[in-house]
Amino acid sequence: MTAPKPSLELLRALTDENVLRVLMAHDRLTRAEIAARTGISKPTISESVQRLEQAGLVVDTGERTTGRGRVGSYYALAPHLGTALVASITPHGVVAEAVDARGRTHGEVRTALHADAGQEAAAEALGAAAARLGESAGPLRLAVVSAADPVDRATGRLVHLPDAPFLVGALDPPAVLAGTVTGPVLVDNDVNWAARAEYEQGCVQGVDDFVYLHLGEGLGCAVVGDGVVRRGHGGLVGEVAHLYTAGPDGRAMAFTEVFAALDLRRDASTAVDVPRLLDLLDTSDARAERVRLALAHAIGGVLAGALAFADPRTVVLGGPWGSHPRLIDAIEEHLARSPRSVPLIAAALPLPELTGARARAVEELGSQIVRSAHPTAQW
Amino acid sequence: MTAPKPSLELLRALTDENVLRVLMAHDRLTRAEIAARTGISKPTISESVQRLEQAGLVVDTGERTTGRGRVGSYYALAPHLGTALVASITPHGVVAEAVDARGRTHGEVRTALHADAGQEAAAEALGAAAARLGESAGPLRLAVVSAADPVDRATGRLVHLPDAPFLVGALDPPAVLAGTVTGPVLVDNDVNWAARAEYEQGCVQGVDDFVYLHLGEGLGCAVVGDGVVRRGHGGLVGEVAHLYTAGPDGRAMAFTEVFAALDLRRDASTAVDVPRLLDLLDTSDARAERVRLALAHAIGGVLAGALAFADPRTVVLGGPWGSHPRLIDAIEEHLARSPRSVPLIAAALPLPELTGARARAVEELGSQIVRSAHPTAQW
DNA sequence: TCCTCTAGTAAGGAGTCCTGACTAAAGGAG
DNA sequence: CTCCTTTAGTCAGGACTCCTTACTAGAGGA
Repeated sequence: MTAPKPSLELLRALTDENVLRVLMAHDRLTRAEIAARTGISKPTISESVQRLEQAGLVVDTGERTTGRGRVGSYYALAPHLGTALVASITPHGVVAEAVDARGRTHGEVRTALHADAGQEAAAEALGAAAARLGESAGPLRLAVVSAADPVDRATGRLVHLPDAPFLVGALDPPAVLAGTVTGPVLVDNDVNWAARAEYEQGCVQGVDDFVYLHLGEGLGCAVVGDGVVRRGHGGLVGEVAHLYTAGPDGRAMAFTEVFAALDLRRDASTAVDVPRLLDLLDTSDARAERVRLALAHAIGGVLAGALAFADPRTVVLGGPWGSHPRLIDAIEEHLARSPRSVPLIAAALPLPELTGARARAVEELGSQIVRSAHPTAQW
Repeated sequence: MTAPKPSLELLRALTDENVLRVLMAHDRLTRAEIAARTGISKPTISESVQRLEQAGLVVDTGERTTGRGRVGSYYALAPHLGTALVASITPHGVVAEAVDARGRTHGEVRTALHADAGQEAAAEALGAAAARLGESAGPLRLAVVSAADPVDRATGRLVHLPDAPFLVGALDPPAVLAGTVTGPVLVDNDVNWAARAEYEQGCVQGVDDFVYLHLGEGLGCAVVGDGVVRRGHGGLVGEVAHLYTAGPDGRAMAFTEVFAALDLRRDASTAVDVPRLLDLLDTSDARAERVRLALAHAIGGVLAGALAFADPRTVVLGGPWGSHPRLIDAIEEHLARSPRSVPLIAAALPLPELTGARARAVEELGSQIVRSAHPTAQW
């Protein structure tokens, strides 16, 4: 609807963006190579490279081509363009790393937390990791944070919903990182980042509409629609704890209560007792079989909700017990008897939430660099 | 990620797009006015207008300015640019009209169908309406069709889901219109178009995330996420018939079966008996009260699903019985006792599906015209 | 020693947009 | 009736961007 205003500045900005983007993908290129890859003429590329070198966004690496013909100079993104902080916060600890616009990791800090360490410990670990990475890897221009709890879309703060386990605790990542990160702090929950990872380099590449159901201590879900993780108004898409489903006795109850009814909750908590559950999944007696059936029925209800509101091409099952083969078998059997069905896949990527968050960080850092070359151009 | 290649052709295309867009919004303007509104200089606009007049996209209307100063010529979009067919197909009949790129309606054809007239009758009515409008309103460059049944996203054909009433019947609008409409035929179900209408000119303007629940003979729903109607992989987002919810006895059952359990289905059909239901909503005895409670509980379950998978800012209730005040009251009471809640609004627009489809048609026609000015430019 | 091949530069041209001055013509003031 | 004001549109010139073509510089191979 809104066509940008034509201007010569726009053209220049577009040329520069082409150059920067191709350098983000290829770490060192001669001007001739840039011209070939972008399809833009050599003289134009030469001007753009000169302009960007002047602006400090691109540098002559000093390396030269070898082989026949005139020696060429390799150019690359300037090294001091800054990095992005990528952090994952789970009940077990904080993992943080810095990535640059090329997607290279520049350091990693792991801080273990013992269970129920409290939010102060998590905040401190995050802040300390950021400080260390900021020193070693250069200025942190933005941060992308994954948290094992629902995240408020507007503020980036963690939210405690009723009857949901609050794994990481009250935490305000933008506030914690305000001092060490100069730019925006993007926070989302781990399941959403994991879904992004599976979409970009996992088991559902090319599938623009899918649902990722995470089954662990908490119950979470991510909805990818038209190739983008959907967050809804408050960022609470995927909070399936209160979805109505079928309980073990056939009565309608909230999904989270199924685990209470099956005696699969940790003491004095609303968190799922994962070791116990895994144990049951591996057992073959009649009681274990009943539990499997009850779980399949309950999860079938959740999937009916997913079908109704997200119409996925595929459902990805992840989390500590979500990808258990016997569980998937049981759910598939249940779905086969349902009026509508959907293919199931087990998630496969290791540390998917970090992978997804990293991809977002690289993307955002790239956009920031492109924008910084032409602050006034908008299109 | 993909920056367009800079070129002078791109600039020219952008100028032309600015001119065309402003003429779509303002039906007649002098070149000076176009320059003022777009912010582009007068000489550049003059060139563009000349180019577009040459191409036949813009015409000198012959009208001249009055008042002080030199007389100016008013230009407008060429009248023969074609129109778009907008059609709504319901069990009661077919309503069709033609709209031009300015959003003006150029004719309307209403064809009543008696209930269960069959798909041949509907197809014939649609085809006949298109033929008539094509003759009277000029060539139909595209069509936007609303149907009161689920629509397959890939093919545009209507889909019959198990246990859902098939109101309009097997119908393949793209095939029916292939002869009379030269361009694409966009088909979607009426609830999705209604949601778009409420978003653009109804009760949820500016709300980027909401859910529209349509309660009539069929049970449907639309999900708007980040300002766009979400359709999912197959176009079946919003098909809530098989969502698990609570039945009158508290047992988990599919939403559609609640109406069977409450004896609120039409004979030999899975369609809701709307007159009977409205009657009960207006009655005050104990039995009616029990039905209201049961409906509120069941719909509460559907809304729990919406909260889990769409996280709407607001829920819009529409359809013949969806916006009944006593029903809304009952649902609100139920939600107040639930762990999570959401504001409810009654839908208000008349013929919302036609309004939404019309908006899409105008948008698409505009894009087609813009593209036709520069077929090779891509950005 | 000469030829070939390649990165980068120069020159010139076409095209786009802009500014500022100019022209044409209508309405109002005196 | 004449002159002034006001406005739409054009003209001329300039700045700038991209492109094509031709050229230069310099390394490796014959």
